[in-house]
Amino acid sequence: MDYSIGKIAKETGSNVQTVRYYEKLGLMPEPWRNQAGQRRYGPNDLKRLAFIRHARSLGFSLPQIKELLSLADQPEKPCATADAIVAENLAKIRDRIHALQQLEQELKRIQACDMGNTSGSCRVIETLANHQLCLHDHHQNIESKSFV
Amino acid sequence: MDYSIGKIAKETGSNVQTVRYYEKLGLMPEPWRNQAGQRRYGPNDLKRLAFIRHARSLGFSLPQIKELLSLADQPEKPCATADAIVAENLAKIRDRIHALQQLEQELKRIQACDMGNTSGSCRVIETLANHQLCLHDHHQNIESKSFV
DNA sequence: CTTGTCCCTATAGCTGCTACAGGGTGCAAT
DNA sequence: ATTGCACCCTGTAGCAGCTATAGGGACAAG
Repeated sequence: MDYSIGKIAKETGSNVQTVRYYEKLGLMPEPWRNQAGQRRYGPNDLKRLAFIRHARSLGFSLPQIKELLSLADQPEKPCATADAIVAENLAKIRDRIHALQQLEQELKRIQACDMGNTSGSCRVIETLANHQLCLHDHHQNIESKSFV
Repeated sequence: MDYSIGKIAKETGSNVQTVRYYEKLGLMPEPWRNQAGQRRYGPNDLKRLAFIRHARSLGFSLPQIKELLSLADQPEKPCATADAIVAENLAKIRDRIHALQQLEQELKRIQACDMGNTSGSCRVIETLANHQLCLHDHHQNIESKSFV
């Protein structure tokens, strides 16, 4: 009726180190240990881990997930925060899609410029070098964080 | 007729540490120094940095940019590699757009489920918890690397 | 002569893991 | 009994691509 760390990891498609990492960050509780000091988990821990992985796959950050979990732990609290977190991520995803679509256009254009077969005559590098030719202002997005 | 590190950084919208970082990685050359040991750059360095930043803004990785730069440095070489790098990034961007569009649907669905005003009755958290309800298989994308 | 702005090196931090070193544990087969 | 193998433990370092900080030097304007 209990799980080893390898078991819940496998069940949820995580890996063992990741589960320990979540524990260190306080996303997963410290589980009880068997007499040999090995972690043992119950069904709730499995659910919690599945929640985390699912939220991660939807692009939520670990701090956001921590907040969602603490809301879930206290069902009497208002959930405006959860709404806000979802909305924030949705907005971020939409921005990201938009930026990527612009990049797609830009790369297509660069690809279309290719004419020569040595890099001296190759338009790709030249086009990449020439910033003036840009159709879009994709420059503020360089340092944007990973979001799927 | 020469630039300080702060100057080329400003001109290209980079910051000073980033330029030094590129130098350490071999993307930027080691420039000459004035008598006080400060870096001095010429117009070619400025162009090179602009190229790097532009390519970064288009989502190219630093190793890819290094390759593109070495092609640009040797104009007699065939440019198939440059084509391949562009194509690779274009494919990556298209994948990414597709994945993000699926996530957008998923989050919209979650948002639409919101009914209650305490987190106990809030569908958002529940929907997030319930993986069975997923419309898409967005699970292999969790650990995908940042690409704008 | 102080204040401010730039520059220098070296190092640590960010996110979200992943991998490795160096060891212990548990169970089945020989 | 012992050998082998898969699993578990802690702690630390690495990935990308920066960014920030500490602790100092250089130089010009007021």
